[in-house]
Amino acid sequence: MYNNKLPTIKEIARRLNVSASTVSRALHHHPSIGLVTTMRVHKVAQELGYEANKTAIYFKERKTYTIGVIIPDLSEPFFSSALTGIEDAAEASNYNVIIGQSLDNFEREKKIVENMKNHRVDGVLVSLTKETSTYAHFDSLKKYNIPVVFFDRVPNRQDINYVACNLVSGMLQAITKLVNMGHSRIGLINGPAKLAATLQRLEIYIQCLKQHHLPLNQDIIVSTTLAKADNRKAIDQLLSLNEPPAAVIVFNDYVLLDCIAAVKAAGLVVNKDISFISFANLPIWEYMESVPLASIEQFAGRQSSMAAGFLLQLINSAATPNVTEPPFLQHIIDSEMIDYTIAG
Amino acid sequence: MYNNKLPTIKEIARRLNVSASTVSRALHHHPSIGLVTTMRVHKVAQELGYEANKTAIYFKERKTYTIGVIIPDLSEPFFSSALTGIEDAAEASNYNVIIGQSLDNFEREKKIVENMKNHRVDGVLVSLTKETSTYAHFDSLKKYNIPVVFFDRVPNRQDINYVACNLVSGMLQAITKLVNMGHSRIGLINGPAKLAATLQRLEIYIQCLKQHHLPLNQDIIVSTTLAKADNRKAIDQLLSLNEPPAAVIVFNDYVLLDCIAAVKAAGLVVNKDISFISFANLPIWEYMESVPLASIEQFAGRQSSMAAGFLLQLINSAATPNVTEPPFLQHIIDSEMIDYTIAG
DNA sequence: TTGTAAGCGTTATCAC
DNA sequence: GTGATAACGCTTACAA
Repeated sequence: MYNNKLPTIKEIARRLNVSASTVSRALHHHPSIGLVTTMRVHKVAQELGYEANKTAIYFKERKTYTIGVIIPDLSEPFFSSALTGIEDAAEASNYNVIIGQSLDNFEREKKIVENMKNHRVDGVLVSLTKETSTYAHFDSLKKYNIPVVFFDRVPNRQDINYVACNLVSGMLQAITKLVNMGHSRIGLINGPAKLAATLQRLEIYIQCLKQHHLPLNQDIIVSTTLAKADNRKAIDQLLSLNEPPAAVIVFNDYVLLDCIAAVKAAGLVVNKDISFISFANLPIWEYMESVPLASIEQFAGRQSSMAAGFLLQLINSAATPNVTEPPFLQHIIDSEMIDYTIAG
Repeated sequence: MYNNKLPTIKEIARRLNVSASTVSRALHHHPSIGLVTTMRVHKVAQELGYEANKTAIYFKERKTYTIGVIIPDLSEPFFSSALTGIEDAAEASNYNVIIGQSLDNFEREKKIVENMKNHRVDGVLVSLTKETSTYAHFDSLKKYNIPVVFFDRVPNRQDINYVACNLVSGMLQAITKLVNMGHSRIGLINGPAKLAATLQRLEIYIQCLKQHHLPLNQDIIVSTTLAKADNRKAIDQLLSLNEPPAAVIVFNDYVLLDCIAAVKAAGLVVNKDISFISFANLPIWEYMESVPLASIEQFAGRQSSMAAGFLLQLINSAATPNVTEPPFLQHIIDSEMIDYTIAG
């Protein structure tokens, strides 16, 4: 019943009274092997249902054809789409994907990195935890020549590889729209300071206000850790101002969902009493009534598959070390994006 | 720069003028190794930053400590939650998870199975494609002693292991509620015939109608392939009847989203002109206005982590073949579920 | 207490 | 054309 003995090259060799190397070569259609032998080998292989044990080959090659993906949370559509993108790219190159969910927990992130190192993945793609502010655990991968590419939630540093979005033009369009509608008091609900995206949003926000000759008011700039309760606190803080902002730029669509709930709870009406612009472009807006004026797509799938492509490139360039070409860092800032207007 | 030479057991042995086996044993705190030697080994290991190459160990053990998960589409929250559940269960047992998205494409499913076989995963969890109606590709895993557990989208057969939901009580509650509200004309939008869930829903539907002494009308039972356009067609068909059903049981929340859109497009109002009951309990209902009267949770995470636990059990029982205990099949029908009422 | 050797499945190198 | 051998990194009888 327990037919534990899978056919191996040796077994085929034994049956045909040839050597294992001959079988190996025959199976690969090596030109130096005679046609008859090759055919006989293939015949027996067929009969036995032989299939090469890739784990042996990978072990020998010191490769696993596996990339590790570390993301905060798969139940966020953004990350599951990202994973889809990665899987597509990986599959096209015959790579496997193993996943680790950090659940926005730094210790878990560290543990996952450790595990992936143990499994000797060929490379790692990371979208950081909200909590992550040190990167030693990733540096440890260097020793193993395991390249790392960050995407979307990237650290605020330059000595790393990352893929992120350029949100400038989209945000400028969105703010222009608000201004044209007569709004001048435009607030910002930003994310945690550790994320590069947070600084980025603030910078663009300031830049856009400047272009429209609008004043910069610190009282309508708040931030959230992205936790649900904190999102509520952030929007409530704005709503409780003597003069609440007429429009708010929100860190992302998930934060916005909570903002909308808070607005409703306060008896106000979205797009009448207050308007929003957000980032992510969730597929569900299409089915909802209270929607942002614009939700700026960050192309989870596109971003992540670019990151995956880049990672695979790094893996291959590490495999064939070219002395003339030093290991390079690259920051891909994807600037093609759409300002997907939903309502307004 | 390319420090390809990672520390190995041999290297440590060389430095200490001991044998590799001594090092191996010392690292595992084997009692037969002297305390001094053990300490010296650990010291050098530490200095070199030695970490065991698990791929070598796994290769030797003929295990990969990896389970493969094949699901239709990660962007469906149901499946991403399922994956989360699986990952949790796997991680607790120090297993890795590699994923494959079939994208509801039979050929892809076959290819993924092939790939997982090549990677010698220790077991496979599957939620089937809409298209899948033959199972030979899974049978091929038997030869490699790779156990398979189906979950949620399980084949309509008994000679397999699976984990699925028992929806009877939830659906009965839901229908009772509709009846109590005065509805007697309750329709059904069912899924593709290949899925066990489809048959299941039909059976329960009939059973519930019977319990309430309601007539069974074929004209208000329609089905969809689950494709968006087809969902629309199904609901439109019901709406265009002379006497449309007052309430409809819908295959799942994704189908329902499209139904709701169609209802609105027809100028009708959900929960006034027509009501719905559905399966899945999407997290987004909380943020929406047009919602089902009840959305019956199928516990993606729970179902899938049960499946994962079961699979791990199978893996372990295969590893220690107990002749007295034949390889067993099991059908886990999870009957604990909630009828999560959202509106009404 | 430690060393030797064989083995996991495959391929590359060298020899005949 | 084909075979023997070594090697990938590690574990484990069996010897000493």
